[in-house]
Amino acid sequence: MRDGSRTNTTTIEFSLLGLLADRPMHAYDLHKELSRSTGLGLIWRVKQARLYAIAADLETRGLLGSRTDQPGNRPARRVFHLTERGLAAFEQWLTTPADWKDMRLDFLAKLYFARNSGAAVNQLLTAERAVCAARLDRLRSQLRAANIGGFDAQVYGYRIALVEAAMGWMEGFTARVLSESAAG
Amino acid sequence: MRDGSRTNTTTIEFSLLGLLADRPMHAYDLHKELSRSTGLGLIWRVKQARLYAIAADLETRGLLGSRTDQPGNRPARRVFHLTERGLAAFEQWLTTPADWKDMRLDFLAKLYFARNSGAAVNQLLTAERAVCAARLDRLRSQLRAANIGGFDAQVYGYRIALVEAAMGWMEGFTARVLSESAAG
DNA sequence: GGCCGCATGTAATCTGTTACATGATTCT
DNA sequence: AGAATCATGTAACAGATTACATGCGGCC
Repeated sequence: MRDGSRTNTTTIEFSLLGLLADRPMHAYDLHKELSRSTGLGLIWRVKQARLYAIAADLETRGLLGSRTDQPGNRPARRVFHLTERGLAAFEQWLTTPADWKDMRLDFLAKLYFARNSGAAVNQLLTAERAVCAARLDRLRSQLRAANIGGFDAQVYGYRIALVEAAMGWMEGFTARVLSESAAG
Repeated sequence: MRDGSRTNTTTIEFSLLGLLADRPMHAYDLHKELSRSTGLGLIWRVKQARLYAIAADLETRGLLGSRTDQPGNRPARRVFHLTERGLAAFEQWLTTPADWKDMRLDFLAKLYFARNSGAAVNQLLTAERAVCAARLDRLRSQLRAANIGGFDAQVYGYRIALVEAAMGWMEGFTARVLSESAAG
């Protein structure tokens, strides 16, 4: 996980940083935010217990800090906020394209946080299209090396079809972003 | 896992059954089979220790049996074979379409085992296309309900693009299978 | 009074990976 | 003699889920 092999976890970690970059929140609210059936909640679901564990871990790693506050006579809560190191880590993550296998989660999460800046979205799309183009090249050469009509060729064909679809989607998105920024 | 929620594992289990339906094998050979960079080895990788554990589990569940044999003076080995219940379970799995989220692994594995029978491949493709069509319907109605141009709409657009690509691939495949069976 | 929502976590469990232990044979 | 391959597993750990424990305040 530390080496990024398990991106599922790191996507969640960075998304927590991203949410806290907006405003400090306690774990309960973070969980509610991620459980809505819209926005980030649309692309995955984090279990409450897990979220507490991740937030604690991020704090020991110095990416988050926390303060306990006691609003009125309601239960005490631990409000997390982003540290400078946390912000730096988040921004680094945000501008790095995702592996193909992590597009669905990691790339869409990045897009979520970039969505209010046309320039950032455009930069992300460009970088991610390059990742996909590279994968497409590799898959196509593997397809050429495979037995025509055999199982392997079908597998490569399937993968190529999916990557091409993602590319097409990104191209459409890019065109829309560009026309918007030209109009705006 | 027992309820099928973790299809990653069950795909591997059923693939072991499928390999053993062909001929009895010992765990070491099964692992080699799955580690080649072609066929099933193309779609995933099982760790050796894990494979031993899964085979043992399948045996306690009565889907596999085993005999120890001692060829010449080489190390003893435990040769697994499919039981009747194992065969029934495998055939049941083979003819059931995979969830969309499991297509890459589960559906391609089924296709691998069906690949020598045009009829079986055709049946699988038909069933899986229905699964994808249903998902497409749901995604399209979710897209209509989403805020046009917003993040949610982009997520749905991405998913729709991928499912459409898989559908297109399956349609091409189906056409090929049909023309082959007409010619052969 | 009882249930739901707020709010935090721990403990037990499950799944899977990495590393290791063992020992024979065959290849160099 | 030493390395690689055959062949089996166990043990320790890491990652994640489920279940549980706790307790307050407000609503019906």
